[in-house]
Amino acid sequence: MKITPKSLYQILFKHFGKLNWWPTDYDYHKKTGSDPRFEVIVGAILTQNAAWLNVEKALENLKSKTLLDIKTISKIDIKLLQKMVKPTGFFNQKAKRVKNLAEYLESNYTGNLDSFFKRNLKEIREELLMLNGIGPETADSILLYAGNQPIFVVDAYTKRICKRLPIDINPTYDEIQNFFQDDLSKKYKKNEILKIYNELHALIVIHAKTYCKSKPNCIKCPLKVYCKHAKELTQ
DNA sequence: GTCCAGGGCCGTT
DNA sequence: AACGGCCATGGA
Repeated sequence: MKITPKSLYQILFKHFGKLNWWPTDYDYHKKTGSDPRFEVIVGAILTQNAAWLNVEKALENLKSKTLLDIKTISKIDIKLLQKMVKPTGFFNQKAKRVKNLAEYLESNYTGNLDSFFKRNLKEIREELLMLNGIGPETADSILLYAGNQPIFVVDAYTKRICKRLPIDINPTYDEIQNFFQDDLSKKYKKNEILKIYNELHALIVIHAKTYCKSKPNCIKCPLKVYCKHAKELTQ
């Protein structure tokens, strides 16, 4: 049986319901006057091949010392930043990446994320991809979850699921992204797309953590009637 | 002890 | 273009 991005969304939404994805610390940003979007940006870098629990620890380290804003990070002592982000692993490169991005935003946009995001989507994306340590997934996460730009985020989970489901595309980043965006942008209204991209990515993550793990747990999987992998297991 | 988590870079084929 | 090694911590 065929499956489309829209039906994938509907099935997963029915199964998991609404998710509170990529939360930011409202109290912290209210108290300090910092931009909550920058917390998302930093989180997007720190979560590279890392468990979110460890990212939360790093963000807490930064917030407990009131360091989580663009101007402060752009001037931070790199050794201190390494110490703060250590729980997320790869802390040398991640500290460099976070500081580098903060410096970039500070010097080119005076640390103002409104002027950074208030431009053409492709333009912002190209710009993010130029920066060291910002690949397609991190760029798109920043665009979608910090910038509220309509772009679908593809991650390792999305690739895994696409490989197992009967989806006839080669599972590269761009192919998968186009596959999702082409279908969803046709079937949903423009004012719904942002929410759909946002929620579907979150649903894919929870689905991959619950059922479509590296060692899959197909017994109660809501997609098993569609899935090549689940059928192979029952043979 | 082993596996793996909300990737990206760089060098080799 | 695609692949492999590398970066590194912490929880299961």
